[in-house]
Amino acid sequence: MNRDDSLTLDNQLCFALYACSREMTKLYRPFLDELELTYTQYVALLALWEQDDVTVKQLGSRLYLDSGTLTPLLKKMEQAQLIVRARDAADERNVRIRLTERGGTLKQKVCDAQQKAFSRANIPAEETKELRDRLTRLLQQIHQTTTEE
Amino acid sequence: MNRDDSLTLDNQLCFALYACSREMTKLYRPFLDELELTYTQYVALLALWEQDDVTVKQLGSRLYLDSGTLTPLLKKMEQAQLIVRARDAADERNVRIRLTERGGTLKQKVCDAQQKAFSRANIPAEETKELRDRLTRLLQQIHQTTTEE
DNA sequence: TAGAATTACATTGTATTCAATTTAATTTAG
DNA sequence: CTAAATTAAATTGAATACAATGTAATTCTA
Repeated sequence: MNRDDSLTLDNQLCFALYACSREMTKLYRPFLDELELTYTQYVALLALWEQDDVTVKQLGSRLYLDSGTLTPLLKKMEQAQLIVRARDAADERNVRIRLTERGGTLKQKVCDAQQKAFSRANIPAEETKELRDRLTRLLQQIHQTTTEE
Repeated sequence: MNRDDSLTLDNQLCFALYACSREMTKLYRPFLDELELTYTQYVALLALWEQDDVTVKQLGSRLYLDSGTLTPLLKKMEQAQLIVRARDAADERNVRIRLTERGGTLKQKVCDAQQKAFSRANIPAEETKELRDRLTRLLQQIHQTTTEE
């Protein structure tokens, strides 16, 4: 197999990731629509349920997103009364994000939505664990590369 | 582990996919920038190098993208003289996409770019094959689910 | 065969993503 | 202590994605 023959769509890990990620989002969409959540709002909530009262910077670090994406997202989530945004009195540069009661109590419904999405596609939870861990390692490997000077 | 405890970011296959796909795109970006290609243009070219002279519909089916994404993308690729768009005389509903000479000859440079991206992140080509195939199977499984009525 | 249904593409509107720049606050150095 | 450097968010502009709708061409069907 020469260099040219290997340059096919099905040979590209990046394309498998790109297409699979988008299809996964489409799988979630109808269940998230019922909760009036976008996919990005969903992952932001996942992060906040794990650690509440974080700065935009910290949230971005967890989600691999920057303020250009997060600022408008978080403003919409505040309008939807999922979170509250407030400048940190101790360091006015920081904006702290806190879940509202509504944002907190949505967790159980989102958990149900996630299970429905997976069962709809017949994705066995166990079978995905290794795949998930492998992707997480690859993610960190790439991220380390792209954030080196 | 109850239902709530499993609802963490690191437990979500969807998040691993979402974050990993975006980081992979960032890894490619500097190399594609040199060729004045966006990531989506890159995957469109990969598809066209495999099969040239296809309709927008066929290309969308291959890339899992619809005309809402492809029409503006292909117009820009036409402006950049990578492709030509033309209505099919036999069925005026179809728009056929053909590579230009410039679009065709870019293949070798893109091949080099792809290798540079992978070597920069120390991703061994062999090690990724299984991961890629696994993702492709998952992609098809989800796609089949979401395209059922 | 004429109207209905379907198909392919284009358009519109909403929501990201991200690089690059700007602004304001804080920290560091001289 | 004060100017320079750094940091955190916000803003801006370009390029996607995708659902929903519109339009024109083709096919189906009564």
